[in-house]
Amino acid sequence: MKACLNKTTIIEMAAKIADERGIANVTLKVLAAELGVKSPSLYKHFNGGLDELNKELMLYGWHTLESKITKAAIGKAKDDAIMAICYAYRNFAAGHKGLFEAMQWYNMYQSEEHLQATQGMISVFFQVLDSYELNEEQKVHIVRMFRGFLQGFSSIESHGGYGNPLSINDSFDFALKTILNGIHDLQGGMENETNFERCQPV
Amino acid sequence: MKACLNKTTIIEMAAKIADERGIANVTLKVLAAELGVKSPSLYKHFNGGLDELNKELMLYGWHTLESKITKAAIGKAKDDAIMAICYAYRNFAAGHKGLFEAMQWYNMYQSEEHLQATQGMISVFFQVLDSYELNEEQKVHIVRMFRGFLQGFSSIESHGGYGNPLSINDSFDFALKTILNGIHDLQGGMENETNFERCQPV
DNA sequence: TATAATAGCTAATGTGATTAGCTAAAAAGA
DNA sequence: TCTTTTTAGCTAATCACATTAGCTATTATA
Repeated sequence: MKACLNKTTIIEMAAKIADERGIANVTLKVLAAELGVKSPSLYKHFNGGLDELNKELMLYGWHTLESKITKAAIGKAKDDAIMAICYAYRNFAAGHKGLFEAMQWYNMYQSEEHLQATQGMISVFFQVLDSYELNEEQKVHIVRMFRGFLQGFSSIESHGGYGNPLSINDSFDFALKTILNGIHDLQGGMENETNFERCQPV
Repeated sequence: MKACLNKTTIIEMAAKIADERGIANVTLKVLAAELGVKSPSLYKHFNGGLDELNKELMLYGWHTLESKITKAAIGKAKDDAIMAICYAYRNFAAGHKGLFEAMQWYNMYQSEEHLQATQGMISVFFQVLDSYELNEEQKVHIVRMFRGFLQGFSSIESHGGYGNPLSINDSFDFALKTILNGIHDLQGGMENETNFERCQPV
């Protein structure tokens, strides 16, 4: 066979198209053309068609992000580690607008797979938070807070939603430091024991 | 004419469909059927077809949210007002999953109109922040922080992205209080003058 | 009342996803 | 090596939905 395609090649091309030409161009037609193939051929690799492809693209994005975040946290601790993780997240979103958008397509795919996809990122957060004096419940709250903030902020920024001339970078930095300040206020004054069992998803 | 449709009726039906049957069902076909009309008829009201309709739906959503938020803040000040606004936002997102999702479709529509759509919400935030001892620059940062957090948190929650059994409500409350704590740390220690001119978008 | 505007309709077109069924290359087994 | 099976690609056909063109009857207006 000529093209020698496989899932990985196809997904990587889909990610490239999403980032370079916008997510609206992630169609079987464009994708096939870009790969030098006719669109029905893609069904040999993705039985579920476009839906399955989008799902795989989402998973690919989360896995990529996870690895960026993991690397960013290496050799850092506490606030430094948190800052590094958050910047890695935001940089990823800014550098992969299309892919990042594909990653938000939870709705189409039953949450189970998505929960697993985000698991890696969540684990990194937990590892860093383990060095704070926080109970398990607080850690879950904090991870949820960061997930929310990072996704929303990056998404708005990506879409040009922050119209003010004030530096977005400064805002991001300010927000992270404000949140970290808020977290510091929790420390010390809290008992660290809880009967709450940490579960994988957050 | 029989149906007596107009933009408002159509948009309201689109919002209803989005919320009840998911945003994927906001198609001219479904919408027309729901309105007792054939799909080409909708072009008499939306020259720009589905694209224009989606844009109007987005604007409708932001205007609705703005009014909810405005009402929520009435008679409240400082942290109470912020909390009320944030809860109003989250409740809106939870009660209008489809519409809320339509509101995020920045990308398709040039940002100008979207910037204006979010303006109302932003103004409410600023009004509340005016009673804090913060300079204009800090206020912009803070509004951006809340916008990011609210959008991300609500979006993840809506899509079932928080898989942990721990109460999401508690997490939301925790996050708001943590952020507010962080903001309190800023107060007093900051000079309030700046040459920064507040611009409408944030 | 006569005219113009318009909201609806049907029929036709276009684009992209998907399915069915064919074919030749590659792989596997004798 | 030769035969058989698998499979990745293809073409042709179908389907779904958006969109366009052009018709018609109702409403509004002079």
